[in-house]
Amino acid sequence: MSNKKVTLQDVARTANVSAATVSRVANGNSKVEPDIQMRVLAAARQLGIDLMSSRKNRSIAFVLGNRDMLNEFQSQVLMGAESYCTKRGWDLQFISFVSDLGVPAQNLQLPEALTRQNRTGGVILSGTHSASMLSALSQKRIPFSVMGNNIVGNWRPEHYDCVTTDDVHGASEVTNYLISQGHRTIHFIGDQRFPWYARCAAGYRLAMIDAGMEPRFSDIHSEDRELGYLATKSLLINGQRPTAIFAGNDQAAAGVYEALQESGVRIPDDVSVAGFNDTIGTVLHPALTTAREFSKEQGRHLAEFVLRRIQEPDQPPQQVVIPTELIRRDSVRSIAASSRITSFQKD
Amino acid sequence: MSNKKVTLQDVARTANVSAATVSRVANGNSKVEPDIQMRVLAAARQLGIDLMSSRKNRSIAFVLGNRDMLNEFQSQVLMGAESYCTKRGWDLQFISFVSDLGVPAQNLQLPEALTRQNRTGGVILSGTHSASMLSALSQKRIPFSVMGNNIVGNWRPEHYDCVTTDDVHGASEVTNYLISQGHRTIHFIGDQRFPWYARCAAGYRLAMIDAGMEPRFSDIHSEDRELGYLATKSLLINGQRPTAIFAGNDQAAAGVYEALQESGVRIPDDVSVAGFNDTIGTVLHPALTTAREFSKEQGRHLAEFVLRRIQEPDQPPQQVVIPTELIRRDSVRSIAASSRITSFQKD
DNA sequence: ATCATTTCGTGAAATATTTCTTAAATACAT
DNA sequence: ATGTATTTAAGAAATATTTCACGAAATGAT
Repeated sequence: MSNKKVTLQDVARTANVSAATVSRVANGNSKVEPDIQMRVLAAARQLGIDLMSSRKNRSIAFVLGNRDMLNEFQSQVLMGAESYCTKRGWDLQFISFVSDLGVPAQNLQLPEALTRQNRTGGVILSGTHSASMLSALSQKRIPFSVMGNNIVGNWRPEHYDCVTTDDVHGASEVTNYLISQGHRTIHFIGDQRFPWYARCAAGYRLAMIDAGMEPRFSDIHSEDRELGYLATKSLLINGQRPTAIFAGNDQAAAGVYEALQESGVRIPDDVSVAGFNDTIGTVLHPALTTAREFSKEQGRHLAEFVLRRIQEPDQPPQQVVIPTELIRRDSVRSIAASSRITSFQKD
Repeated sequence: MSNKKVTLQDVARTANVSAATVSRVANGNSKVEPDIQMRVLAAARQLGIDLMSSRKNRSIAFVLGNRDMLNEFQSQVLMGAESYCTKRGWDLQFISFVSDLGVPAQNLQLPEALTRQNRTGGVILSGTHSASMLSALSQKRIPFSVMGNNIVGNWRPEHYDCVTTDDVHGASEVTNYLISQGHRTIHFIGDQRFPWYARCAAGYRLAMIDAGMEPRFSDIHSEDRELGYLATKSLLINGQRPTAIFAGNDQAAAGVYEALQESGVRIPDDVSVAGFNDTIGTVLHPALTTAREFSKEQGRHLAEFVLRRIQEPDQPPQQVVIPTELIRRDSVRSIAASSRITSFQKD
């Protein structure tokens, strides 16, 4: 190609700007007026040079929001993103970022790596972030993609490059499975102030109502293991005996197990339990029925989206919804045939 | 500071080399002869400029070796390293690297990010790596620090900047605890072809012999959960009934749980179980007695070591050994008094 | 309204990095 | 030994990036 001979200087001359400005455009520096950027890109096209190829800074940041560790799920997302980036010759920088989820966009202090002069070319938002984070990145015109499941606050997924697990549908699927196994009194455990539990609850509610049954929710405010433990204890203390408990994630299910086992309630003989996200299902005993999320796939998509956004800033935002897979294990028992001894023995 | 006015050009003049060479030294490019590098560094010192501060490429790579995911332990190491780097203004790039552990150094294909022109300033080796990997990095004079516990092959920790968990001592501690609880027949489960299991086994053996008891090892070749399951099954089938089982890590302990629970053996009533590395101890039921590793701390040290190596390449290598902490939970029962007779009979 | 102050985007100049070339050193074949 | 590739490291030159200073626009104070 004749690309070899075309320099940023040439582009600058053609576009009637300085070499500095061309460099800024090539590296995705957002402090360039859109019309000037356009002029530069047009000049580059005209000269048949791919600005991307001359750019030095080929790295994107994986920003894990508000977590003090990568759980198995996040770790797979990271691995998936890393693999995709590495194959395309991009580096993936890991950043852990803790923020006040309530703070408005203009007061949000972004990580230094995203704001400094020679910042990363793009960002992947994973973990829990506030809607302010999305606004802040948009305002600064930093290309990014976002994992849609854990965003707190008001936002419109269709405005962003967004990858989402279809947890609503997945939760319906889990609920329908419980129903198909003959369960009628099914309790959902989750703190609906958190969007991930809330969507799970929504899927559960839908399935229950569709089946003509009454959805029942816990009202404990906590998270994960502790939530599962407290909510289950509370059920038991109030003398409620559902035949099945659906916990909004596997960690919460572990808490449910703990409370049940502590009280001598057998799983699944006395109560069936289902979880969500398939992280620790095989470690628990009995092995937990849950819904698997395709986390590596999500990471791959996130990387794909942000790289596309960097290369083609003007394309409309893309979304993808990734389904879940119901994983049947030992924590759910069929009670449809509780009158029939045969199926009991099979179990 | 007067640093502001001193440029690489000035250093170049003083050191009698070209500006290009000074830039190469500043960025840790290894293709500079040591004596020239020395001259440049001396000149920089003389002019009172910190080459580090003018360097552009302030990123190091966290290379996770031969893992298809970050487990909780690795994830904490990563978080610890990230936190330290970010505070010092360095970026941390995440790379997953799978290699044939048997291949010699000269045939080892390093990740592109570590070998290209503008490569990362240093490397943290975490996960499982071969000794060849260490040699390859040394040969290419790439600064690095290494997590010492999972290196396969012959190597000398004292030649490298190395952070190690004192798993040998930790395993002794766990064993001594079991002994102190009255256990006499304690089986160790681990595949000693893997160095992490091997060191754990060594600590176990030491403690057993010190206490005048006979160490007993499993000879199943497998890993983690499957290893624990198979080795325990094999014990049960052979009619061996230890009063305690010590699994080389928590994942293996989960397999031990599975096999025992499947066979109706109660934990800890019939058999006590201990694990190692405290990753899933609270998820299991009963909660697992294990040894905690200070993984975040390890990550911090790894980052500290590699940054020091970058800044002061001529310092002697440093090592640190991080102790473990015995975590007593419900999976171990004292048989000192009540159950002594039973356990003797079983033996 | 007017003037000061700040913010922001740009180009020129300063600076750093990379490519390309060259020279020396090493390996290899005759 | 001699000549010919091959490899390596350094400098010169080409190229890219960043700093700095300036002016325009926006904001704030009076």
